[in-house]
Amino acid sequence: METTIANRPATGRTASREVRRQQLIDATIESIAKHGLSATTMATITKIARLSHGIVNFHFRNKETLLIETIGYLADQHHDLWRKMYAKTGSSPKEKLSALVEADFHPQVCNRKNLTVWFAFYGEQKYRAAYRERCGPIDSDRIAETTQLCRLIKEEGGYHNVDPGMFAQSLEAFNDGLWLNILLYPKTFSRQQARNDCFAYLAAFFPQHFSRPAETEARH
Amino acid sequence: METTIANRPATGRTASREVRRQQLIDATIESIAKHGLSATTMATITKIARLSHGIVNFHFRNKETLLIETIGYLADQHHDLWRKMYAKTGSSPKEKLSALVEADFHPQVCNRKNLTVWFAFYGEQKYRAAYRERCGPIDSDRIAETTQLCRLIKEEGGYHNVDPGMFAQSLEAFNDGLWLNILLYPKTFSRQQARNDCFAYLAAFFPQHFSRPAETEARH
Amino acid sequence: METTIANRPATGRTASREVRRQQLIDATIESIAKHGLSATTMATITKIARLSHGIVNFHFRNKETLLIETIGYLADQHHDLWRKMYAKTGSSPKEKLSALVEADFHPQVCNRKNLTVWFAFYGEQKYRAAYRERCGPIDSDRIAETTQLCRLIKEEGGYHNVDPGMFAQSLEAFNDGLWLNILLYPKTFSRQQARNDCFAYLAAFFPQHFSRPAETEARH
Amino acid sequence: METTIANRPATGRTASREVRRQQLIDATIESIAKHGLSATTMATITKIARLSHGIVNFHFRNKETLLIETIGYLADQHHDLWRKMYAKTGSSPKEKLSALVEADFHPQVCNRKNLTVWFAFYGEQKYRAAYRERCGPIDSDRIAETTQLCRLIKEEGGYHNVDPGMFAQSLEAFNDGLWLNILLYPKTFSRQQARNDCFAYLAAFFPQHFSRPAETEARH
DNA sequence: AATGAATGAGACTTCATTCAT
DNA sequence: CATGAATGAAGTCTCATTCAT
Repeated sequence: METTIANRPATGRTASREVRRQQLIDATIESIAKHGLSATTMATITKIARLSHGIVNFHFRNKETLLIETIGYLADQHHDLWRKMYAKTGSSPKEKLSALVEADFHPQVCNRKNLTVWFAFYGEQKYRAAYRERCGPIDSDRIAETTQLCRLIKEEGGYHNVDPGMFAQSLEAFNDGLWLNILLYPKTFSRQQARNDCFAYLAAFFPQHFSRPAETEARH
Repeated sequence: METTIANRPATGRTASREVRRQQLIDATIESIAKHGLSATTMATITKIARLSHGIVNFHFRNKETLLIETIGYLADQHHDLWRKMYAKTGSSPKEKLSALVEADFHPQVCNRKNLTVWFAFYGEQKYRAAYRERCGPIDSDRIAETTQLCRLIKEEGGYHNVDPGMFAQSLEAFNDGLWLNILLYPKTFSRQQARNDCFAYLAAFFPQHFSRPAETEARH
Repeated sequence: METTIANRPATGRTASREVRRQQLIDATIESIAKHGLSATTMATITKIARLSHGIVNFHFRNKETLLIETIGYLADQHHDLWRKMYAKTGSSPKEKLSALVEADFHPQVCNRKNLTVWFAFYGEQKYRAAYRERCGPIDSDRIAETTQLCRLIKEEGGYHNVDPGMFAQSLEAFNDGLWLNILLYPKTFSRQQARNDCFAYLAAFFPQHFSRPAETEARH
Repeated sequence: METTIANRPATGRTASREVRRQQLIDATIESIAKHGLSATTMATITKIARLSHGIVNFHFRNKETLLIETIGYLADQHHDLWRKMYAKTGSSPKEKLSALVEADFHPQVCNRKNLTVWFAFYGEQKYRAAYRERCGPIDSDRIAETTQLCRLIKEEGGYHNVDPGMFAQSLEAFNDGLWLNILLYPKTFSRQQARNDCFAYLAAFFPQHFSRPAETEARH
């Protein structure tokens, strides 16, 4: 019988390093989602994790390190998701690009809790640099992939008026903006609607490959 | 001879209420841009304003009020700008919509200092609600205007596949996303490039009205 | 009528800078004497000073600065005392050297409270460097003075076997050792006895100038 | 074949009680010398000893006990040294007193590491009492011995102006002061110079028995 | 109106000690 | 015997707010 880390008790006195670290990262996400970044203290985090606050200094160097590991975890999670969905799909550039977009608006990534954390870090001067350092390569990897797909689609469709690199970046920006508006105006922007906006964007530039999605619900 | 507020000394003991308030709001913007929101204290603000510590509580109820007035000021400034540029332009929907986009990327609004402040507030749970309350109507006003312009353009061009309301909102989201990327990756995203992305977006949906802007400079 | 700082109220809400600083330094000495350096906290200090602990950060940068200013104050106080007593005495080298020794064992300097503080700083690695920086020049000044006096006395008495510089330094060391023993074994070492030991030391080296002091009390 | 404690491995899991205790005491001395008393924590000690965090409470009741055992160990070491050197020398009082002084400035006792520890304890209120209790008898024993030697020397030389008990104590104080100055001003006070100062002191009071040592090096 | 000394709640961090393994 | 995860008290420092002047 195999004993995995996950089988270990999560709350015992001597849980493994990884279990505790993840427990604290999860609690940090929870706390930022609930109270916001500035109101997230060692106390709110450790209360959610049901641990004493001294433990953070044991598993992470200090609060700042914990926070950076937290945003890094989200970036990794996002990366893992699109890589996984990417692998599951067909091999045509169109299908792959679709998978990328679907991943961006998958509930595992694009949910209120996660978005709150993303924009909390984007908003804080001192975490933006840390974000770039920790997550910049992940972002670059995804944009490079998107660029390559756009290049192939452009060739297939003979689209003249699209620069693949520029287009990939603007697609990224569009995603970010949609995320922000889901966060800011949840009543107006649904995840589903945002996804559709993205495909409409693709349809406008690559009309032979993508078609404008049907309206599923009216906007308010 | 008339004595306007602007003529009054900015730092004298008899500066009027409004001058002092604006002085503090300016200093708050400056401080958030320089130190970030979480590191912006009454001390950093009053030091920049070259005023004493205790004065804020005289002109504003408390720190939170000052911060909300600050984000409100930025929203007003943005609103004033596009209204002004809007008035200066021709009367065709195309020209008016162009003016709106130009305003969004005008240096007076879209500069590093302001963007830092915008996203600082977007990132903070407790300020998002205040933002919606204070700036929601301003945003709605602009979107309603955009919607109306899109409707006219749609009729003029006979574009079938565009829902004006939905399009206006996605244009807003695109703008937000471009702003964020200018802030996060200034080396990759320039204001000029972002503006061009916006017009390319319009050209993709309204090809008879807008043409894809010429590339002024290659992206890195 | 003259209003001096001392006339200001020591406990009013807005006492002058100097009054508050001295109040905190006095409380620090009191606390170290009572609890020891390692048990001296912001709380013990501010409780003695009957002030809130936030005030330390206002008048001193932090705790360390307050502690260094405290040992500096003691060094200054010692220096002022011997300079004053030095001025009051006759002009012969013998009288001046006597005044220096008397100052070292004057109750204003050589009392339990002060000695506790001196040796607390001597004992702490990290304060020894600060001590040397802040008080080294004061010590050097005194030793230079002593050296000069010994030189004159040596010439007057024709003492061959004394090197003035070396002698001055060993006299300093003797003083320090006597201070330490007053602190460690107060029942055996009295201030008076220590002073007499010093004069006996001088009498042994400069027999024509100094005579062995009469025993005033038997040792235990 | 005999297995002595010294032959046992110093770090193996089966190291005897005494070896572990000494290992921890040595590490404590090392840590105080390196970091100072206040910065010496269980962590710094166990890291130097290359042992785990929890082991101290197994071999000593708590941190305070370990510290007191440490200063006691130094006092014992000093005592052992002068007893050993005392035994090796001739039987005349002069030779014996000389041996005592030589022991005080022997590198095994009078080195930077040990002095740092001595004065760390002298400086701390709460350890002074423990010191008196643990080391007072050792100090008294040495002073009693010194007193007896001075008495014999006084009789031999017919010195009238010396009280043996008082002289022994002042000699102790002189030693302490020299130690402190070696610690505080190592560039000015060398161990060799301090030793010479001591013999000069003896020569001044007991001129027939001791002669002023030749200057080996000029002071700075 | 304005200043800046003063307060005190609350945040982060350190660290001796405990204890399951 | 030994390890190292975990606790929680206690310390330092920050900072919004108050208030005498």
